[in-house]
This record gives sequence, C-alpha cells and structure tokens, in this order.
Amino acid sequence: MTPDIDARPSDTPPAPYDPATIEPRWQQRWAERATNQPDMDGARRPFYALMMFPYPSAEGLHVGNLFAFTGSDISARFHRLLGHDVFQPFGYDAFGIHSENYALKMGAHPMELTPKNVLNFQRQVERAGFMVDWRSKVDTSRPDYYKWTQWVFLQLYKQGLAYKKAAAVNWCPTDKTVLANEQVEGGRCERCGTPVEQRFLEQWFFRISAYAERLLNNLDTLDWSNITKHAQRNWIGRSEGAELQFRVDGAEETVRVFTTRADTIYGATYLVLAPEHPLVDQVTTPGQRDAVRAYQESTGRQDLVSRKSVKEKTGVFTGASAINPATGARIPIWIADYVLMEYGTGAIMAVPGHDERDFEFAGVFGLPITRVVAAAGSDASEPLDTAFTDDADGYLVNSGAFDGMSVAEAKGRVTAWLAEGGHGKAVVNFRLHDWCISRQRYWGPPIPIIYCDDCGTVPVPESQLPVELPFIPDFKPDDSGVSPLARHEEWYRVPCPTCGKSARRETDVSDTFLDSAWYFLRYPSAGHEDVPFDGERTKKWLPVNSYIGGNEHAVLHLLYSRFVTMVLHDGGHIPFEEPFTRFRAHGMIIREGAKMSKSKGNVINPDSYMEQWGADAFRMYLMFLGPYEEGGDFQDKGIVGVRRFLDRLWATVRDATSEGAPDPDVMRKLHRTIKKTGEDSARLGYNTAIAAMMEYMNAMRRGDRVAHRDEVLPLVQMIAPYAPHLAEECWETLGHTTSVFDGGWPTFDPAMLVDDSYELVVQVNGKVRGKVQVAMDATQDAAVAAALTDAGIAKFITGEIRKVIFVPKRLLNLVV
RNA sequence: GCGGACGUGGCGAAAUUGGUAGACGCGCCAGCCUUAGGAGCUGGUCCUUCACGGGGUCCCGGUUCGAGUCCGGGCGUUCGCACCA
Repeated sequence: MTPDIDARPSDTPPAPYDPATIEPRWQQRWAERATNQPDMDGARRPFYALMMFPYPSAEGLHVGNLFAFTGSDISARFHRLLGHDVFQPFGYDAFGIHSENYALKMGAHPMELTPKNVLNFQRQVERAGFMVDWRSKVDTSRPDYYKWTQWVFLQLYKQGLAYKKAAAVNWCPTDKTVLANEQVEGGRCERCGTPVEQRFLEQWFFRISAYAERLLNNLDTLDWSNITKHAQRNWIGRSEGAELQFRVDGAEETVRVFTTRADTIYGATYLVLAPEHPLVDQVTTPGQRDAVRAYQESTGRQDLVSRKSVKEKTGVFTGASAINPATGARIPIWIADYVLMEYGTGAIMAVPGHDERDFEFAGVFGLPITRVVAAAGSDASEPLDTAFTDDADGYLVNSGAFDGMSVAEAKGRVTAWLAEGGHGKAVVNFRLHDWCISRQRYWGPPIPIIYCDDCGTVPVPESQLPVELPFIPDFKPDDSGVSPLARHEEWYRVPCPTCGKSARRETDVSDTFLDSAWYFLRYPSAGHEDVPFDGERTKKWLPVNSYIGGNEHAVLHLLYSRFVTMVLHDGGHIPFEEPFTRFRAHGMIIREGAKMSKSKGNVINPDSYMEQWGADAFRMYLMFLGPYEEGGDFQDKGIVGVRRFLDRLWATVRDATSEGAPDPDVMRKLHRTIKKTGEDSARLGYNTAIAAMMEYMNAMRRGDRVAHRDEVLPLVQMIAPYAPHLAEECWETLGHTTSVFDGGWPTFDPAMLVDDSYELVVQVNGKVRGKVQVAMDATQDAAVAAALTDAGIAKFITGEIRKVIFVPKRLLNLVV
C-alpha cells in the first residue's frame, strides 16, 4: 500500500514514512519473489557471505547480535548490488551448555525449549530484514545436522586424530563437566566463573597439536583482522628452543627438559620436575619419599586457579641429583608446582641467574646462583641481585669455550654442541594442546563410539548414524564424572557393530565447538540427506568469501574450524584447507558509556526500538554510531538523527521532479559520494559511508530546492544495503517494478570528480592565512601570484619570501 | 609481567602519502512556522578576544616549511596471553 501522496499538500512538513506498513510488506515480497535466494547450482558469480550463527537464548536477540548481523548483511547486500550471486544463510548453534543451563534454570527441557527459542530468533531476524536464504537454515541440535557432526568425529577417528586418554582435565564443579583449555580463563570456568578443579578422567581428544605449525603458517595467507591473527598466534604459542637431557646421577634415568635458553646451560644449577612428572617416584630417595609424596598431594588438591597463579615459590628436594652435561657438575633435582606438566616436557633446567622464577626459587631454598650472561660493557664479576634475562645484548661468561659469544649466536652453537654429545636436540614447542571434546553433559551429539569387551573401541558405522540423543527427563548433570546418559542402560546397551555381542555406547557428548566447527560446510548443502556436504555445491560456494563475527571467538571457534577444515581436506573430502578467505571482527556495543548487562538493567531491547523507529532506522543507527570494527556507544537519543535522514529521503523521493536537468554541482557531489560510499562499504567503513550519504542529502536539499529524480535515484541505490525496506519503497515510487537489489550499484564517472579550479590553502610560516581560488593546473608561480593579490594574505608577508612550498591541489606555504 | 590497540569539542565520532583539526550526527542556542509541540524548516555552536589576533588533538621533548598523524620518554584506558621454561 503506497501512502496517499496527493493527500499531503506540498507546503506541509514532509510526512514521515511508516515503517510499520512498508517493512512487513517488503519482507513479504522478498519471500514471494524469492529475492534472497540465489541459484545454488547455476550461480555465475557465487559469493558466500557468512555471519557467525548465534546460540538461540530464551531472551531473544541481543543488540550485539543485531549489530553483528547488520554489518554482515550490508556487506552481503553490497556485493549483491555489485553483481554477485550472494548466498547468505542463517542458523542456530542450538546444542551446548548455554542452552542446557538455561533449560535447567527454567525447569524446562532443552528438547522442548530450544525449538521455541529458535522460532523467536527467526521472527526477530526476519523483522530486521536480513537478506537471508531461509532454505538453508541449520540447527545443530537436530538429528539431520548432528548426524554429520558425528560423521566428522568419525573422519577424525579414521585419520588417527581422535584418541582417548586419561588425563588431568579441567573440571568445572558448577557446570559439572570437563572444559577445554580454551574455555578456562584465568583458572576459572569462562561460563560461570567457578574455579576449575583438576580431575583425572578418560576423555576424547582431537590431535590439533599435530596441526600447530600449519595453523600458524597459514595465517600469513589469510585476509583476516590483525587482532584475530595475533590472538591465534599467541594461542598457538610457537617457541623455538632445545630439548636437553640430564642423566640422573647413579641411575639409568634421564630427565628431558625444554628450554629456550640453551645458551645458559653452564648456569643450570638444579633441575625441577612438575609434581606429577612420571620420573618423580623413580628418582626420589627413600629419605625424601614422605616429603615428596606430601607435596604431590597438596599440589593435586589445588584448584587450577591457585595452581597457575603466581605466588610464593614452594617445592621439595627429591634427594636425587643429575649431571649438567656442560659442566659435569652434580646438580640437585627438585619438584615444584611452578613447573607445569602440560607444557614442554614437564621438567626444566633451572638457571636462577637468568630466569626470574628460578631466581626466586633459588632464593627461597638457598640454591646456587651463577652468572653466565653479562650485558656488554658491564662487570661480569658483580653478583646478581636480580635475574638478568635480557637476551638481546648479552654475551656469555663462565661458559667455557663459549665465553664472549652473543646470546643469539650461543643459543644455536650450544645446542649443536650438546646434540653432538648426545645430550639433546633443537626442538620447536607449542603452547597449543590437544582439544578435549568429551563433555559429561546431555545436550550435545553423543560421541559415536561403542565399547565392546571383545573388540575394544569400535566406531559406530557411518550407516548407523545418527546416534540419536534420546529424550530423557533426568538430564541434569551430577558430580559423578559421567554424563546423564550413563544412567540409561536401555540407551547405552547396544550390540557391538563388529561381533554382535552386548556392548556399551560412549555416554559422553561432544563439545559444542565441534558443532560449529563445520556448519559453514553444511549451509550450501542443507537439506541433502545422504551427504554432509555436496561436492559440487561445496566447490561452487566455498571457501567462505566473507565471514564476520565477534573476536571473542578468535581462538576457539575460528581455530577449531580451521583445524576441522584441514582435516577434511587431508581426508580428501574438500578441495581447500582454509575455510574463511576473509574474516573481519566487529566491535562491541556499549550503551551511554557503560557495558550492557542484565544486572544493570540497561540492556537494549531490539524489538522495542524496531517498533518505535523501524528496522531500517535501527539498523542504520547501529552502523552509524561508530566504526564497525571497533564498536561504539549506543546513545538513546542518537537514533532520531538517522530517522530524520530517512524521513528526508522519503520526502525527497516523493517530491522529486523529472523536469529540467539535474544541477551540475549536485551531480559532481553525487559522483564523489558514489565513490566514497562504495569504497567505505567495501571496507566495512559503514559510519563514514552513512555520513557521506547524509552530506549528499544536505547538498541536494540545500535551501528549499526540490531534488531532481536523477539526483536522488542513485542515493536510493546506495542506501539499499543499509535501509533495504525504505530503499525498495523509494525505488518503486520512482517507477521500478523489480527489486532495487537487481538494479545494481551506481557507477561514478571519474571525469565528474575533477573540478576546473580549487581552493588553495595559503600558509605563511606554516600558519593558515587565507584561501585563494586557482586553476586545477596552476603552477607554483601562478599560485604565489594569486596568493599575493589577496590582501588578507599579503599583509603577513613582511619581508622577502625565503622559501616556497607548493603542494598542488592542497596548499601553498610561504616562508618569510 | 609480556604483547597488541587506543587517547581529538558537552556527547558519539571524522580527518589519503605528514598539508585548512572537529566532516556527519546527537545535544544546545537563536529565528521561522504553528492553537500547541518531545513535529518540521533555516542559521549558529572548540576556547579566548569588541575586533585584529592568539591558543587548541592526554603530558614532556624531538624531526619538519608544516605533526592529531612520524620518532623518544611518561601518564591513562582497553584487549589478548600469563609461573609457558
């Protein structure tokens, strides 16, 4: 229904457009005309625009979701206008602890609650007018999806990359489950903040550490936000060093240590093993046994917060000694909890002279401190009152044949010398650990493994997938260390797929991050029942051209997705090994300078804003309030400015004339605006793109002038990605019958960007003293002459001009 | 502690390669129109000064004809990693 234009005399103020009428209408038309559905098999210029799918909380879409999605939608729509066949799907990360915990809190069952939440999300996403192809909806909690999540697990298993081991794992006593290292922040559960405990459990792991080097190296080839790459590099934590061997004095054993400072070997005055180190029992002398055991026990009782926080050094002597391979000296072997079993070899050579932690430890227990590195030009005989850790400009002392050598050189030379003697080798160590994917919870895909007394661990045959998650009323996790599914023998008791004898299913489910590590592969093939992803579709649409999401997933989701993609590539399933060609992290929205939180009661409700101002105004305001990649401050009153702008656009379109010719000055401004808006939209510079369109609108309406149809039409096209409903309405009002998104992006004429003269800024001694109009190709002499004829400038020329700096098209600086 | 990013009006923010600081918007002020206005339109709005000028991008110093931008030092905010050997 078009508003009745004739009913509004032209001397009344421009009537605001009515989003409540036009937005649902266009959403319905898009659905009817299949506007948002690319030809999945025949597309000629496929472009896969992906936004991180949300977990469907019961609260509904958060404004942060909407901010993220809008930026992605604008990018998708912009590429559509540029002529690409854009595929933008949407889905729900519906499995996982988030959803399960919420169900527990509400006293509901996740299997009943989740579909409701999904429906609510879908309503909101449709309300915001995103260009989503709903044919490809994905819901990770549905059997037709997690069937293939289990398939992915089996591929890893087949490739020897999934294994089970008993290990010290992070256990959250509140969520009652194991957590991946990535889900522990500062020793606390990232979800509920509870201090994490150590437990020894049999867990399934993925061997992501085997891909560490590749995950690191490939980063150089990716067009990703730098902060994200940086976070991944940090997380992978590549560290070059040496693994050195210390023979235990009077025994067969050898202690292997990892060090990045092999050059300091002459200063290694003792060794330290992690309390859990397997050699501890063997080397400990009878006299020290009780003390060592007591220390091990107290360490084991510690939760990981205190274990990993920096605190006063503690430790116990084992009574044993090792031989320093460089000096031949006997050095004591200690255990201490500042050495972590999970990093390196779980043992270190302590060099108190050149490591702060070792220095502190040596101080507490009176162990010898030797200087083996000195700063250039310093007195090497001075005792150390603190560890000297500078490895940039140090040289070796007290180090035999290596004295005088720089640290940098000695690192390699000492390692080589020790290697020759059979005492070690150069190694690269990574901080990245294998990915623990077992969860002792209910709301996830059962891990597709069966244990048979005769056949051992048997993977569920692919033909028997999915292993369906049963509806059980008692899904609440407990402290037992096993999943609620383990309470249901009728579910886990199954015949062995190999021998047919009674066997037992794995009762743990897999980590939510496995669900989301491959969903982008599913979208183009959603609905295909017999394959996880169709070969042709995958080849056509992947890898993803543009991925936009939050940087909080920099080391979790994004790293796991890359890993799974590499594994599937190596298994011959897909022809590429990196899933996301371009990734951009959006920023965070705060409100009136403060973080939003439920407890503060300052959370923005997107529904009410869209109701009051319209989805277009809300979308556009979110994009206008700051740089997309940095986020911004949502000021409640700010949205009126955007709404006014949209009202003016509507009024301008309604009143536009086709008579006469467009104004040349306005047209020059138009072409400049097309250029800037296009460039800004491409680089996600949405706030400045919108500002440029506002400027153009101001130019078009300056004074009381009525805009020409040819002036306003391209603005409608430019604004379409930002305010799609209003753009369609305007486009139709201007006489079109097809979608504005089939009308293309306006082009600018470079000839229209150049003027024949420009305003030259004139400085005298670096201070701006005036401006003169000069020809575009004015020479320096012409510019100086023009400047001197300007009285306001000339009066500052008090003496001889000693120097002239002329920057054509910019400024003239006269130095007197 | 290590590493990254950032610091600009009353507020959100703009500013190619160093080249008119504050675009665009909010708010505020004035005017117009209105029975009215939390509507619309027009103009103004960094500080100081009657004016001419002068000062101004966290602070100090440097390079340069010229610095928000580059360099050195400091302060502050924020993010990532953190007893990682």
